Amino acid sequence: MANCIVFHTQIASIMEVLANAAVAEICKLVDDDYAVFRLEITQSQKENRALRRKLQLQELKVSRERAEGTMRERVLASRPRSVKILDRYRGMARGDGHLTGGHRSFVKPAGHNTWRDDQPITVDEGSGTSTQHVIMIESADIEAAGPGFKQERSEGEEDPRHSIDIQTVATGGAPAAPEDPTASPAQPRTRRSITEVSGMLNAVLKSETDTKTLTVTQRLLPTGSDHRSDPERLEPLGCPPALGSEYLLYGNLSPRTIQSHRDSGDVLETGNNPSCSYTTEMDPDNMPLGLERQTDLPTRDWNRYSSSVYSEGCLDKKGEGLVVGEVTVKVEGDAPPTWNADSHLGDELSQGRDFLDYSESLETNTNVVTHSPLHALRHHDPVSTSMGPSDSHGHVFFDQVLNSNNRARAQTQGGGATSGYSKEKRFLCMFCNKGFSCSQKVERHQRVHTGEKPFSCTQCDMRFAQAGHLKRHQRVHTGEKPYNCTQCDMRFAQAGDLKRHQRVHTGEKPYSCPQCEKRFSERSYLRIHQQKNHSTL
DNA sequence: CTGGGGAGGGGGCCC
DNA sequence: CGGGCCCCCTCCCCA
Repeated sequence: MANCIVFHTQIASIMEVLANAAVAEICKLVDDDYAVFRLEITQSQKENRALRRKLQLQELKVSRERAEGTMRERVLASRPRSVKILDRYRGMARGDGHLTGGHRSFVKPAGHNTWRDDQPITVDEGSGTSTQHVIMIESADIEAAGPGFKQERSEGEEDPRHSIDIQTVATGGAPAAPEDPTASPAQPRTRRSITEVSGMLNAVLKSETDTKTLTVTQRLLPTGSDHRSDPERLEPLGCPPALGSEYLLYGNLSPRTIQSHRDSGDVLETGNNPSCSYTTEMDPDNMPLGLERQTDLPTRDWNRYSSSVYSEGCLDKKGEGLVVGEVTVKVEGDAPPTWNADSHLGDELSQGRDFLDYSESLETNTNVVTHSPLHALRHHDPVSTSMGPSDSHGHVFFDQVLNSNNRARAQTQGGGATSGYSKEKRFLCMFCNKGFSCSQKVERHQRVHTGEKPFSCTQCDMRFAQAGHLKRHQRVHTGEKPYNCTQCDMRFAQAGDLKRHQRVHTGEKPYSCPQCEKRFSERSYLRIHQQKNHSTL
């Protein structure tokens, strides 16, 4: 009996040893397979990234080519010796919005509410959502630009100076992007700097600032769940959190900007939080856009901007003006400035933006053509994601250019950027510094710069930056005309239409031509009359 | 030239 | 105080 017990004990010991050995073997196999699997995944991810980059760059190239075509058209349409900035959405419903404004946006893939780093980005060029920024600068301005400014047109890509190259830059390694001193390696950041420099911009820049550095730093909040099941229909997020409800701008901004924000706290966002960005540079020798992601992002999702091509430069062939629209601005000269927009994207929609940092930088860099900073900054797709306006990015410079000559906008904006900062209007537009009394207002306003149109019509492809505009637009489909003329049977969908119509009955013609005393019932008539008969704008 | 349709931007008010 | 909404003014386009 005792032997039997001993025997069983020995058997049990042997079994235990064998079991342990088997477990160890299994663990080893699992570890090995896991390692191999991880390696395969990593390789697949790399391949995917490479393919995505290739796709993006091809799309950028296509966009650029089309933009240049648009620029040529604008050259023909440009008016010399005039300064005019247009920001209009035109023609979508009529189907002629195709590239009229050169507005291209990267569209988030359908069915995704958040941008992921590894999501493909497509270029939406045919949506017709065209926000045009046209700058026609007087020849005197060009002359003042100095010898570095050459009049040229947009042939672009054959010219190495106009070629685009996007290359990877290590975190913080962008030459013109001051490294974030507190950026943590454990929180990888990607930088996108798509800059495009134009000769005319060069001129403008020289006239305003010799050296600017732009950085856009966005504090990133922890990834929240994307609670928007249908972002298309939802109102964008409103005001930022109270603590960060003001945009803190700092850096070597234009005098106006500095003054505007001198007492705004000057809190320098150090960008500790992870972010997603790209750094792109132009390398004429490497024209196929080689956008590489600089860091592998963690598993979080990023709400990416649609990298809408936002600025477009076109030089008047006659050298009398530069038309800057939405896509490209080119630079020619010995030492053209280079845009380097360092944007740290990846805000969390569910929590909004804390604040943004800006500084501007222009570095001298020959043979560099970059996209407008607004390019790089407009990453969010207003169409398909209905992002909160807090996702909008842009660049001060462009609006410095825009606002400096935008009389029309100055009228409607009550003095423009310089009128903004006050206790009552302490919410500043990050693009133009215009002040607003409410963060919601400034976010709404910033869609002017970003082109974001979160409100889409369910019955057509129209999209709007304001909810009220969508509501008003939907009367087109419903046929609702709530505004009735009391003196006839006319009905109108808009109150302004009724008001304008009633001048038919009253005979009121409040707009008179100063040259010929002719009177008109609408200001636009007067303007057209002046253009045709008095050669005034 | 006139009138209407429709959209963009912004201010104000109410909850 | 923020969000939503309404309204106004303005502009462009077209018939």
